[in-house]
Amino acid sequence: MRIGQLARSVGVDTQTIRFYEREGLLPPPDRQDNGYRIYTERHVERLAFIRRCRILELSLAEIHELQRYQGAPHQPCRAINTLLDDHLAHVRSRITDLQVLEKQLTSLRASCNDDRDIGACGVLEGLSEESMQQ
Amino acid sequence: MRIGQLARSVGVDTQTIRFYEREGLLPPPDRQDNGYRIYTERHVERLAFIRRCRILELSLAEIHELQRYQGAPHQPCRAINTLLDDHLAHVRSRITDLQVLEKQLTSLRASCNDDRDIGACGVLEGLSEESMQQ
DNA sequence: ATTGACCTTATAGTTACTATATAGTTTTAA
DNA sequence: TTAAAACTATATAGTAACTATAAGGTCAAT
Repeated sequence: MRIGQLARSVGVDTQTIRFYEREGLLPPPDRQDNGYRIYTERHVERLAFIRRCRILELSLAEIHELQRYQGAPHQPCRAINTLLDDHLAHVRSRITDLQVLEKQLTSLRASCNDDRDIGACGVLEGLSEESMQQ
Repeated sequence: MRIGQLARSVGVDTQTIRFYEREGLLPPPDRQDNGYRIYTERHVERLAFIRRCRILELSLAEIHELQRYQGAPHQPCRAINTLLDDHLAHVRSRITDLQVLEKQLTSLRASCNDDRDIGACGVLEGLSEESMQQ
């Protein structure tokens, strides 16, 4: 199949597919005489794997690492679990950070109503106060 | 004061200060004869304002917008509140997304223990399954 | 013959810095 | 006094993961 069909069947842009190829995440496919890329079922699976990892917000570097592990199926899989644990820790820490942020923003927002002048805006005052350091 | 002292007093890098100047967030200061930038108290406040906004993860574009509002203190402040509401909505939506992610990752992680071969790794299998689409 | 849909490469833009290179200036210590 | 350390300046490239744009070649159908 050509790049457009691969793109549609996995749900990514053709540009992204070429980008993954350049980055070494997707093996370079054969070409037709006219230079068009020809993909196989194996490419579909490989790209779908990348897609699933990206949905989980794994980085391309992490995906690369996972692909290296896939090439050595008789090694112990601890490294894979560790990679996932690290990513999970990162996601959890980000959630915590954003929850703190949400509280700060909510409290800042509560310090103003819509019908003041900018010169008296509680939000702007809050942002201008030294107390709002961290 | 010179750039290094401004940087230390607000807690940003000197490079970042020059970057903000190029981006139009910080007004270009006067220069000494040798070309060194000379900052005043007003610059300290302006930079501290930017810093506080950045801690709340407002974008530079949003900070720019806030600065424009500051220049017109007799306009109604509704636009400022709207800007904050939009940002808050964005933060909340990101939290929700990450919480979904966290659940998916936790469940994927639970499908493996540390002492298998990569060929039997539950995590890798989970990532390779079509069911893990979205 | 030309329109439209597809494919190709190369290059630049996005965000908010951060790092590097190269060089001039000021301050401090020997 | 001189030499090193610390500071300043500019310019340019790198980061992450695409996304957009430009300029052009290919193919099927009208």
